Amino acid sequence: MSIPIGKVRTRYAPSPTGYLHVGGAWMAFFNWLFARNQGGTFILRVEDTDRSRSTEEYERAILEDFRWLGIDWDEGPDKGGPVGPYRQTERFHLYRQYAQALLDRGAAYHCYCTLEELEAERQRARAAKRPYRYSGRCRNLTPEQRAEFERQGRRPTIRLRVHDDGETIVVNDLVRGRVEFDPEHLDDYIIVRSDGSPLYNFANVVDDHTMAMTHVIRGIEHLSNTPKQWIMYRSLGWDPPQVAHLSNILGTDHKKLSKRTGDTAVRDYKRAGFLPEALVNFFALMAWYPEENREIYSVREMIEKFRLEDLGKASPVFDMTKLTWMNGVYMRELLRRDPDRAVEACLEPLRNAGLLDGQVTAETRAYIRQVVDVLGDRIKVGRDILTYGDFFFTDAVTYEPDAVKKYFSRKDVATTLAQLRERVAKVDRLDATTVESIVRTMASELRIESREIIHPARVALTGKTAGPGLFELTALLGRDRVIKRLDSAIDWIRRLP
RNA sequence: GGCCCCAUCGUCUAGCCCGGCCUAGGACGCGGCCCUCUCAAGGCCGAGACAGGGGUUCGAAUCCCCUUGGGGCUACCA
Repeated sequence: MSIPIGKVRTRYAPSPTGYLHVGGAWMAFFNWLFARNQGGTFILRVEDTDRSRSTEEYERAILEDFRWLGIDWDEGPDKGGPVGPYRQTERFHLYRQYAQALLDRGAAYHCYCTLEELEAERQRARAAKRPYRYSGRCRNLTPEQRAEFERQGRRPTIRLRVHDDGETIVVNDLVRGRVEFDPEHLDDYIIVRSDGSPLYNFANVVDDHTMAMTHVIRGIEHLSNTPKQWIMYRSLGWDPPQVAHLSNILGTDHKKLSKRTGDTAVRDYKRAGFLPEALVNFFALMAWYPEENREIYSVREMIEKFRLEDLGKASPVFDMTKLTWMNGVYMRELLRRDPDRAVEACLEPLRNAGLLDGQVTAETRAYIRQVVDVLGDRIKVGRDILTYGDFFFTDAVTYEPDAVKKYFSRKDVATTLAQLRERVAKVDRLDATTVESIVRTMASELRIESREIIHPARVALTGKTAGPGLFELTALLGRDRVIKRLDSAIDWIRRLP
């Protein structure tokens, strides 16, 4: 086991009970950024002690989502490392060992109180309107008393003896500053269940120490737990890591981020066609602004500029609208530099909409590439290929009610479209310039505005009022499809009451 | 209930630590105009905030206190 002295080590510890949550990814991102900025090590540790809800499937999915985000780890369950294993269920021997150490030095003790007895204590405290603290009944049991409880078949838990010297516990939080806790409000808490399994506050301390973590960036919900953990560090004779507590991301309703106000899994964003670099850039802007008056940063820049002290304390709201804008910025960049990746982001949405199935052939890919070119910067997120260009993938064009009302209601529309159809039928190759000249000359011959042809034609071809330029989309659709769609539209309009 | 954290435009935030440069800056979104075959993008313009109250000070968004409002911990959850 070799861990470089003085090197920063951070970690993220997901529970494999679901897909990677954006809140978790956000938290992991800052741990990762800090480690990378410091030339340190970033570790993934799987907290799978909740055996009923944890699955290997989720663990794999979480690692996959991290990879997709571009957040890599130096040590973890899949690749091992000097302080493994990296799954808590595989570290029980360590928890047992340190629980015993605590017991041996009298810093912890067996507690034989039953759930019912504890509940009764709690009730009494509530009835008397006193803050509840464990009574400490089992603090100083004699061997005889213990033997008696054992005889009764009671299985003990292990409690940590909170120091009763009354000394204030100081947490020097890297983002919040000095926070003081009066141990008066703490009580001896359970670190090992009666079935022998470790509780979070215990396993966490053992893991963070044995894994040699130097800095722990975690959610604000852990700040109140910190003094308890500090006591344990002291009891074990260990130095605690540096900590930084970040407020949690909120939904637009200012409540904890939930499905109600938007997608919560990183995977959902991937499926919708968001770009990992945009997501990560967006993450950074919640609680951290590298510098004034700028919001677009490459990962490289973020790593360079990251400073723990610059992290904000308030709870940010996850603003989907801004994320979408930011994704658009990256998408536009991709359209110029690496259109194939833009195409990639459109694949999932197309599949989910049932407009694409099976293996994507090179030919299909090339076609999608053309669609993406035509749609251009209208695609802010992969799924926009559907909102603006579904008609490129299906002949079943449905006319939007508003579009019908606006452009199909005029008397002579069918005639105009029929005219256009005839003129289109006369050429054998349709390209954008050809269509444009057809439309323009037709307009001047009929002494009407080009838009009087363009708008109805767009609806006929796409079903929509908004979308790419008519000439470009017509060219991509090709003569045959255009004629067919013009025919059906004319037919459709003539059947109107 | 007890303890802890937080509080600048609707949202992300700069400024706050080290009071005056702040008639509080930027971005998203919103409104208007321009460009234009529609939409998107782009350009220009605009509306929009220091939670409230007390102090301290010549002077407070910045320091202190209280209140209010959010959030968290208080489990044999993580």
